[in-house]
Amino acid sequence: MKKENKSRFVLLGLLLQTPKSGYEIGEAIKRSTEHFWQESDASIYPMLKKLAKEGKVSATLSSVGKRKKIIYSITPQGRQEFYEWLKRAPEPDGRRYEFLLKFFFCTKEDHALLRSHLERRLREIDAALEEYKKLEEELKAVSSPRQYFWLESLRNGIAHAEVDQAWIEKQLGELCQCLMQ
Amino acid sequence: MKKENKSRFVLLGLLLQTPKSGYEIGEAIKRSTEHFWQESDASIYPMLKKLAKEGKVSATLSSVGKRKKIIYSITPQGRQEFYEWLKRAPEPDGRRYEFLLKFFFCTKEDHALLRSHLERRLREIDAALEEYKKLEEELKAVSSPRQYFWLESLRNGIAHAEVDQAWIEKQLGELCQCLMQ
DNA sequence: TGCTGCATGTAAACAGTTACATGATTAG
DNA sequence: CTAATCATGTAACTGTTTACATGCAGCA
Repeated sequence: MKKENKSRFVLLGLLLQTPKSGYEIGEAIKRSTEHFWQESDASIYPMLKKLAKEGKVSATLSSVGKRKKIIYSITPQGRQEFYEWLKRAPEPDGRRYEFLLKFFFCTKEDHALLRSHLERRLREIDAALEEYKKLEEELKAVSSPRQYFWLESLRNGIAHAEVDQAWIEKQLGELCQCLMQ
Repeated sequence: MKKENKSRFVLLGLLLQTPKSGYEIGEAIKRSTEHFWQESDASIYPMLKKLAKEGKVSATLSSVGKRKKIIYSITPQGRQEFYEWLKRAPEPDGRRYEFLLKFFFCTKEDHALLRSHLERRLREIDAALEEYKKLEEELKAVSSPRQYFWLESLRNGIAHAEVDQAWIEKQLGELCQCLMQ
Protein backbone atom coordinates (compact mmCIF):
# COMPACT_ATOMS: atom_id res chain seq x y z
CA MET A 1 0.00 0.00 0.00
CA LYS A 2 1.26 3.43 -0.89
CA LYS A 3 2.03 5.88 1.87
CA GLU A 4 -0.63 8.53 2.07
CA ASN A 5 0.04 12.14 2.75
CA LYS A 6 -1.41 12.83 6.16
CA SER A 7 -0.83 16.57 6.19
CA ARG A 8 -4.22 17.01 4.56
CA PHE A 9 -6.02 15.62 7.59
CA VAL A 10 -4.57 18.13 10.02
CA LEU A 11 -5.68 20.93 7.75
CA LEU A 12 -9.15 19.48 7.26
CA GLY A 13 -9.43 18.81 10.97
CA LEU A 14 -8.55 22.35 11.89
CA LEU A 15 -11.11 23.67 9.44
CA LEU A 16 -13.93 21.52 10.84
CA GLN A 17 -15.16 24.21 13.19
CA THR A 18 -14.14 27.55 11.71
CA PRO A 19 -12.78 28.63 8.33
CA LYS A 20 -9.18 29.77 8.45
CA SER A 21 -6.41 31.17 6.32
CA GLY A 22 -3.21 29.24 5.77
CA TYR A 23 -1.42 31.47 8.20
CA GLU A 24 -4.06 30.95 10.85
CA ILE A 25 -3.79 27.20 10.38
CA GLY A 26 -0.07 27.45 10.90
CA GLU A 27 -0.63 29.42 14.09
CA ALA A 28 -3.24 26.95 15.29
CA ILE A 29 -0.83 24.08 14.76
CA LYS A 30 1.82 25.87 16.78
CA ARG A 31 -0.60 26.37 19.62
CA SER A 32 -2.20 22.95 19.62
CA THR A 33 -0.72 19.97 17.78
CA GLU A 34 2.90 21.06 17.70
CA HIS A 35 4.02 18.52 20.29
CA PHE A 36 2.67 15.54 18.39
CA TRP A 37 2.25 16.82 14.86
CA GLN A 38 4.13 19.53 12.98
CA GLU A 39 3.62 21.11 9.61
CA SER A 40 5.75 23.71 7.88
CA ASP A 41 4.53 26.60 5.75
CA ALA A 42 5.87 24.88 2.70
CA SER A 43 3.42 22.03 3.29
CA ILE A 44 0.42 24.04 4.34
CA TYR A 45 0.00 26.42 1.43
CA PRO A 46 0.45 23.95 -1.41
CA MET A 47 -1.74 21.41 0.37
CA LEU A 48 -4.53 23.94 0.79
CA LYS A 49 -4.38 24.65 -2.93
CA LYS A 50 -4.50 20.95 -3.66
CA LEU A 51 -7.45 20.42 -1.36
CA ALA A 52 -9.23 23.32 -3.05
CA LYS A 53 -8.64 21.80 -6.46
CA GLU A 54 -10.06 18.50 -5.19
CA GLY A 55 -13.12 20.28 -3.82
CA LYS A 56 -12.37 19.35 -0.25
CA VAL A 57 -12.13 22.97 0.80
CA SER A 58 -13.40 26.21 -0.73
CA ALA A 59 -11.46 29.44 -0.86
CA THR A 60 -12.79 32.94 -0.26
CA LEU A 61 -10.83 36.13 -0.55
CA SER A 62 -11.08 38.39 2.44
CA SER A 63 -9.49 41.82 2.57
CA VAL A 64 -9.15 43.74 5.77
CA GLY A 65 -7.98 47.13 4.60
CA LYS A 66 -5.35 46.49 1.98
CA ARG A 67 -4.40 43.22 3.56
CA LYS A 68 -5.56 40.12 1.76
CA LYS A 69 -6.21 36.68 3.14
CA ILE A 70 -7.48 33.54 1.57
CA ILE A 71 -9.98 32.00 3.91
CA TYR A 72 -10.56 28.29 3.44
CA SER A 73 -13.72 26.47 4.48
CA ILE A 74 -14.19 22.74 4.56
CA THR A 75 -16.77 21.34 2.13
CA PRO A 76 -19.06 18.32 2.66
CA GLN A 77 -16.65 16.25 0.56
CA GLY A 78 -13.84 17.44 2.79
CA ARG A 79 -15.76 16.41 5.87
CA GLN A 80 -16.41 13.03 4.39
CA GLU A 81 -12.78 12.42 3.62
CA PHE A 82 -11.84 13.58 7.07
CA TYR A 83 -14.26 11.26 8.85
CA GLU A 84 -13.20 8.33 6.74
CA TRP A 85 -9.66 8.92 7.87
CA LEU A 86 -10.75 9.38 11.48
CA LYS A 87 -12.45 6.00 11.41
CA ARG A 88 -9.45 4.13 10.05
CA ALA A 89 -7.10 2.57 12.55
CA PRO A 90 -4.13 4.88 13.09
CA GLU A 91 -0.88 3.40 11.94
CA PRO A 92 1.85 3.09 14.52
CA ASP A 93 4.38 5.78 13.77
CA GLY A 94 8.05 5.44 14.42
CA ARG A 95 9.94 8.19 16.10
CA ARG A 96 13.52 9.26 15.48
CA TYR A 97 14.97 10.62 18.60
CA GLU A 98 18.51 11.80 17.90
CA PHE A 99 19.14 12.59 21.52
CA LEU A 100 18.62 8.99 22.60
CA LEU A 101 20.62 7.73 19.67
CA LYS A 102 23.63 9.68 20.87
CA PHE A 103 23.09 8.48 24.40
CA PHE A 104 22.89 4.92 23.13
CA PHE A 105 26.31 5.21 21.52
CA CYS A 106 28.07 6.73 24.54
CA THR A 107 30.37 5.02 26.98
CA LYS A 108 31.45 6.07 30.45
CA GLU A 109 34.46 7.82 28.95
CA ASP A 110 32.19 10.30 27.22
CA HIS A 111 30.85 11.60 30.48
CA ALA A 112 31.77 15.24 29.95
CA LEU A 113 30.04 15.20 26.61
CA LEU A 114 27.14 13.28 28.04
CA ARG A 115 26.66 15.74 30.85
CA SER A 116 26.49 18.67 28.47
CA HIS A 117 23.98 16.89 26.22
CA LEU A 118 21.86 15.86 29.19
CA GLU A 119 21.88 19.30 30.73
CA ARG A 120 21.02 21.03 27.49
CA ARG A 121 18.18 18.65 26.89
CA LEU A 122 16.90 19.12 30.41
CA ARG A 123 16.75 22.85 29.88
CA GLU A 124 14.87 22.35 26.64
CA ILE A 125 12.37 20.08 28.32
CA ASP A 126 11.92 22.46 31.21
CA ALA A 127 11.22 25.27 28.78
CA ALA A 128 8.79 23.14 26.81
CA LEU A 129 7.00 22.06 29.96
CA GLU A 130 6.57 25.64 31.00
CA GLU A 131 4.96 26.38 27.64
CA TYR A 132 2.72 23.35 27.97
CA LYS A 133 1.57 24.34 31.44
CA LYS A 134 0.75 27.82 30.23
CA LEU A 135 -1.20 26.35 27.33
CA GLU A 136 -2.99 24.03 29.71
CA GLU A 137 -4.21 26.96 31.78
CA GLU A 138 -5.39 28.73 28.66
CA LEU A 139 -7.18 25.63 27.45
CA LYS A 140 -8.98 25.17 30.74
CA ALA A 141 -10.78 28.42 30.05
CA VAL A 142 -11.88 27.38 26.56
CA SER A 143 -15.44 26.23 26.07
CA SER A 144 -15.82 23.75 23.24
CA PRO A 145 -17.09 20.19 22.86
CA ARG A 146 -13.50 19.46 21.89
CA GLN A 147 -11.95 21.04 24.96
CA TYR A 148 -11.60 17.72 26.75
CA PHE A 149 -9.69 16.20 23.84
CA TRP A 150 -7.45 19.20 23.43
CA LEU A 151 -6.58 19.16 27.10
CA GLU A 152 -5.94 15.45 27.24
CA SER A 153 -3.72 15.37 24.17
CA LEU A 154 -1.73 18.20 25.69
CA ARG A 155 -1.50 16.24 28.93
CA ASN A 156 -0.17 13.30 26.99
CA GLY A 157 2.63 15.54 25.76
CA ILE A 158 3.23 16.81 29.28
CA ALA A 159 3.44 13.27 30.61
CA HIS A 160 5.99 12.31 27.96
CA ALA A 161 8.06 15.39 28.68
CA GLU A 162 7.99 14.60 32.39
CA VAL A 163 9.19 11.08 31.71
CA ASP A 164 12.17 12.44 29.85
CA GLN A 165 12.78 14.99 32.55
CA ALA A 166 12.89 12.33 35.25
CA TRP A 167 14.95 10.03 33.08
CA ILE A 168 17.55 12.73 32.43
CA GLU A 169 17.72 13.67 36.10
CA LYS A 170 18.36 10.04 36.90
CA GLN A 171 21.16 9.92 34.32
CA LEU A 172 22.71 13.08 35.70
CA GLY A 173 22.58 11.54 39.14
CA GLU A 174 24.36 8.44 37.90
CA LEU A 175 26.97 10.64 36.28
CA CYS A 176 27.75 12.28 39.60
CA GLN A 177 28.17 8.90 41.25
CA CYS A 178 30.70 7.96 38.59
CA LEU A 179 32.76 11.06 39.21
CA MET A 180 32.98 10.37 42.91
CA GLN A 181 34.08 6.81 42.49
CA MET B 1 21.56 24.98 7.19
CA LYS B 2 20.87 21.92 5.15
CA LYS B 3 19.32 18.91 6.78
CA GLU B 4 21.85 16.16 7.10
CA ASN B 5 21.15 12.53 6.57
CA LYS B 6 21.46 10.93 9.96
CA SER B 7 21.12 7.32 8.87
CA ARG B 8 24.87 7.18 8.40
CA PHE B 9 25.52 7.70 12.09
CA VAL B 10 23.49 4.71 13.20
CA LEU B 11 25.40 2.54 10.79
CA LEU B 12 28.76 3.93 11.86
CA GLY B 13 27.78 3.63 15.50
CA LEU B 14 26.81 0.00 15.15
CA LEU B 15 30.11 -0.73 13.44
CA LEU B 16 32.19 0.88 16.19
CA GLN B 17 32.70 -2.35 18.06
CA THR B 18 32.38 -5.15 15.53
CA PRO B 19 32.29 -5.29 11.75
CA LYS B 20 28.92 -6.30 10.38
CA SER B 21 27.07 -7.01 7.17
CA GLY B 22 24.14 -4.89 6.08
CA TYR B 23 21.77 -7.60 7.15
CA GLU B 24 23.36 -7.85 10.57
CA ILE B 25 23.06 -4.10 10.99
CA GLY B 26 19.39 -4.35 10.16
CA GLU B 27 18.98 -7.07 12.78
CA ALA B 28 20.91 -5.09 15.33
CA ILE B 29 18.67 -2.09 14.77
CA LYS B 30 15.58 -4.23 15.29
CA ARG B 31 16.97 -5.53 18.56
CA SER B 32 18.29 -2.28 19.93
CA THR B 33 17.35 1.11 18.51
CA GLU B 34 14.02 0.21 16.96
CA HIS B 35 11.97 2.05 19.58
CA PHE B 36 13.72 5.36 19.04
CA TRP B 37 15.36 4.99 15.65
CA GLN B 38 14.36 2.92 12.62
CA GLU B 39 16.01 2.24 9.35
CA SER B 40 14.69 0.27 6.41
CA ASP B 41 16.68 -2.05 4.16
CA ALA B 42 16.35 0.43 1.38
CA SER B 43 18.30 2.94 3.43
CA ILE B 44 20.90 0.62 4.88
CA TYR B 45 22.41 -0.96 1.78
CA PRO B 46 22.77 2.18 -0.32
CA MET B 47 24.12 4.09 2.65
CA LEU B 48 26.76 1.44 3.32
CA LYS B 49 27.86 1.70 -0.29
CA LYS B 50 28.02 5.44 0.01
CA LEU B 51 30.03 5.27 3.22
CA ALA B 52 32.41 2.83 1.54
CA LYS B 53 32.88 5.20 -1.38
CA GLU B 54 33.64 8.00 1.07
CA GLY B 55 36.17 5.86 2.87
CA LYS B 56 34.24 5.86 6.13
CA VAL B 57 33.85 2.08 6.08
CA SER B 58 35.73 -0.68 4.30
CA ALA B 59 34.09 -3.71 2.74
CA THR B 60 35.33 -7.30 2.86
CA LEU B 61 33.73 -10.25 1.17
CA SER B 62 33.12 -13.14 3.48
CA SER B 63 31.77 -16.48 2.35
CA VAL B 64 30.55 -19.02 4.84
CA GLY B 65 30.03 -22.08 2.69
CA LYS B 66 28.39 -20.84 -0.48
CA ARG B 67 26.77 -17.95 1.27
CA LYS B 68 28.26 -14.54 0.63
CA LYS B 69 28.22 -11.55 2.89
CA ILE B 70 29.77 -8.15 2.61
CA ILE B 71 31.27 -7.32 5.96
CA TYR B 72 31.79 -3.65 6.66
CA SER B 73 34.34 -2.27 9.10
CA ILE B 74 34.58 1.30 10.25
CA THR B 75 37.73 3.18 9.25
CA PRO B 76 39.56 5.88 11.22
CA GLN B 77 37.87 8.50 9.03
CA GLY B 78 34.56 6.87 9.84
CA ARG B 79 35.30 7.01 13.55
CA GLN B 80 36.24 10.64 13.26
CA GLU B 81 33.04 11.56 11.50
CA PHE B 82 31.06 9.59 14.05
CA TYR B 83 32.63 11.29 17.06
CA GLU B 84 32.20 14.70 15.51
CA TRP B 85 28.52 13.97 15.23
CA LEU B 86 28.37 12.58 18.76
CA LYS B 87 29.85 15.79 20.11
CA ARG B 88 27.38 18.05 18.34
CA ALA B 89 24.27 19.02 20.23
CA PRO B 90 21.42 16.75 19.15
CA GLU B 91 18.66 18.63 17.39
CA PRO B 92 15.22 18.37 18.91
CA ASP B 93 13.22 16.04 16.69
CA GLY B 94 9.55 16.37 16.08
CA ARG B 95 7.35 13.37 16.26
CA ARG B 96 4.23 12.65 14.24
CA TYR B 97 1.87 10.64 16.27
CA GLU B 98 -1.19 9.85 14.17
CA PHE B 99 -2.95 8.22 17.05
CA LEU B 100 -2.95 11.41 19.10
CA LEU B 101 -3.92 13.45 16.09
CA LYS B 102 -7.08 11.39 15.70
CA PHE B 103 -7.79 11.65 19.39
CA PHE B 104 -7.32 15.40 19.18
CA PHE B 105 -10.01 15.70 16.54
CA CYS B 106 -12.59 13.54 18.28
CA THR B 107 -15.67 14.68 20.17
CA LYS B 108 -17.78 12.85 22.72
CA GLU B 109 -20.04 11.69 19.90
CA ASP B 110 -17.24 9.61 18.46
CA HIS B 111 -17.01 7.46 21.55
CA ALA B 112 -17.54 4.10 19.85
CA LEU B 113 -14.80 4.93 17.40
CA LEU B 114 -12.63 6.28 20.13
CA ARG B 115 -13.02 3.17 22.23
CA SER B 116 -11.92 0.93 19.40
CA HIS B 117 -8.89 3.10 18.63
CA LEU B 118 -7.94 3.25 22.28
CA GLU B 119 -8.30 -0.47 22.83
CA ARG B 120 -6.33 -1.36 19.72
CA ARG B 121 -3.54 0.97 20.74
CA LEU B 122 -3.52 -0.42 24.24
CA ARG B 123 -3.04 -3.92 22.87
CA GLU B 124 -0.21 -2.70 20.67
CA ILE B 125 1.50 -1.04 23.60
CA ASP B 126 1.07 -4.10 25.79
CA ALA B 127 2.67 -6.24 23.11
CA ALA B 128 5.53 -3.77 22.68
CA LEU B 129 6.09 -3.60 26.40
CA GLU B 130 6.31 -7.37 26.59
CA GLU B 131 8.99 -7.29 23.91
CA TYR B 132 10.84 -4.54 25.72
CA LYS B 133 10.81 -6.42 29.00
CA LYS B 134 12.15 -9.51 27.31
CA LEU B 135 14.89 -7.45 25.72
CA GLU B 136 15.67 -5.88 29.05
CA GLU B 137 16.26 -9.30 30.61
CA GLU B 138 18.50 -10.27 27.73
CA LEU B 139 20.45 -7.03 28.02
CA LYS B 140 21.02 -7.49 31.73
CA ALA B 141 23.12 -10.54 30.88
CA VAL B 142 25.27 -8.72 28.35
CA SER B 143 28.72 -7.62 29.39
CA SER B 144 29.94 -4.53 27.57
CA PRO B 145 31.08 -1.04 28.52
CA ARG B 146 28.00 0.05 26.64
CA GLN B 147 25.57 -2.17 28.50
CA TYR B 148 24.49 0.59 30.85
CA PHE B 149 23.60 2.88 27.94
CA TRP B 150 21.77 0.18 26.08
CA LEU B 151 19.72 -0.67 29.12
CA GLU B 152 18.91 2.91 29.96
CA SER B 153 17.84 3.84 26.47
CA LEU B 154 15.58 0.82 26.45
CA ARG B 155 14.17 1.90 29.80
CA ASN B 156 13.45 5.29 28.34
CA GLY B 157 11.34 3.54 25.72
CA ILE B 158 9.64 1.46 28.38
CA ALA B 159 8.84 4.57 30.40
CA HIS B 160 7.28 6.26 27.39
CA ALA B 161 5.23 3.21 26.57
CA GLU B 162 4.01 3.03 30.15
CA VAL B 163 2.96 6.66 30.02
CA ASP B 164 0.85 5.95 26.97
CA GLN B 165 -0.54 2.83 28.60
CA ALA B 166 -1.64 4.73 31.68
CA TRP B 167 -2.96 7.58 29.59
CA ILE B 168 -5.07 5.26 27.47
CA GLU B 169 -6.41 3.43 30.50
CA LYS B 170 -7.45 6.77 31.92
CA GLN B 171 -9.22 7.67 28.67
CA LEU B 172 -11.01 4.35 28.61
CA GLY B 173 -12.10 4.95 32.19
CA GLU B 174 -13.49 8.35 31.23
CA LEU B 175 -15.32 6.75 28.35
CA CYS B 176 -17.09 4.34 30.70
CA GLN B 177 -18.18 7.24 32.90
CA CYS B 178 -19.74 8.94 29.91
CA LEU B 179 -21.75 5.88 29.02
CA MET B 180 -23.22 5.65 32.48
CA GLN B 181 -24.32 9.26 32.57
C1' DT C 1 13.96 54.41 8.62
C1' DG C 2 14.02 49.91 9.95
C1' DC C 3 12.19 46.11 12.51
C1' DT C 4 8.75 42.76 13.61
C1' DG C 5 4.73 40.30 12.48
C1' DC C 6 1.17 39.12 9.01
C1' DA C 7 0.54 36.66 4.71
C1' DT C 8 1.46 33.77 0.68
C1' DG C 9 3.89 31.28 -2.03
C1' DT C 10 7.83 28.58 -5.29
C1' DA C 11 12.01 25.79 -6.55
C1' DA C 12 15.33 22.75 -5.63
C1' DA C 13 17.15 19.38 -3.10
C1' DC C 14 17.02 15.60 -0.38
C1' DA C 15 14.95 12.10 2.67
C1' DG C 16 12.51 8.03 3.02
C1' DT C 17 9.36 4.34 1.70
C1' DT C 18 7.27 0.84 -1.14
C1' DA C 19 7.46 -2.36 -4.30
C1' DC C 20 10.03 -5.12 -6.90
C1' DA C 21 13.80 -8.43 -8.08
C1' DT C 22 17.01 -12.13 -7.15
C1' DG C 23 18.99 -16.11 -5.25
C1' DA C 24 21.04 -19.20 -1.54
C1' DT C 25 20.30 -21.99 2.72
C1' DT C 26 18.02 -24.44 6.21
C1' DA C 27 14.43 -26.58 8.84
C1' DG C 28 10.12 -28.99 8.71
C1' DC D 1 9.26 -29.63 -1.59
C1' DT D 2 8.19 -25.61 0.36
C1' DA D 3 8.30 -22.08 3.53
C1' DA D 4 11.05 -19.15 6.20
C1' DT D 5 15.13 -16.78 6.77
C1' DC D 6 19.49 -15.01 5.10
C1' DA D 7 21.29 -11.60 1.97
C1' DT D 8 21.58 -7.73 -1.25
C1' DG D 9 20.08 -4.58 -3.91
C1' DT D 10 17.30 -1.00 -7.51
C1' DA D 11 13.55 2.06 -9.38
C1' DA D 12 10.01 4.87 -8.76
C1' DC D 13 7.60 7.66 -6.18
C1' DT D 14 6.34 10.71 -2.50
C1' DG D 15 7.11 13.38 1.43
C1' DT D 16 9.36 17.13 3.65
C1' DT D 17 12.42 20.72 4.40
C1' DT D 18 15.29 24.69 3.32
C1' DA D 19 16.00 28.62 1.22
C1' DC D 20 14.34 32.06 -1.29
C1' DA D 21 10.99 35.73 -2.81
C1' DT D 22 7.49 39.15 -2.13
C1' DG D 23 4.85 42.74 -0.03
C1' DC D 24 1.70 45.12 3.49
C1' DA D 25 0.94 47.01 8.27
C1' DG D 26 2.15 49.00 12.47
C1' DC D 27 5.29 50.87 15.55
C1' DA D 28 9.43 53.10 17.51
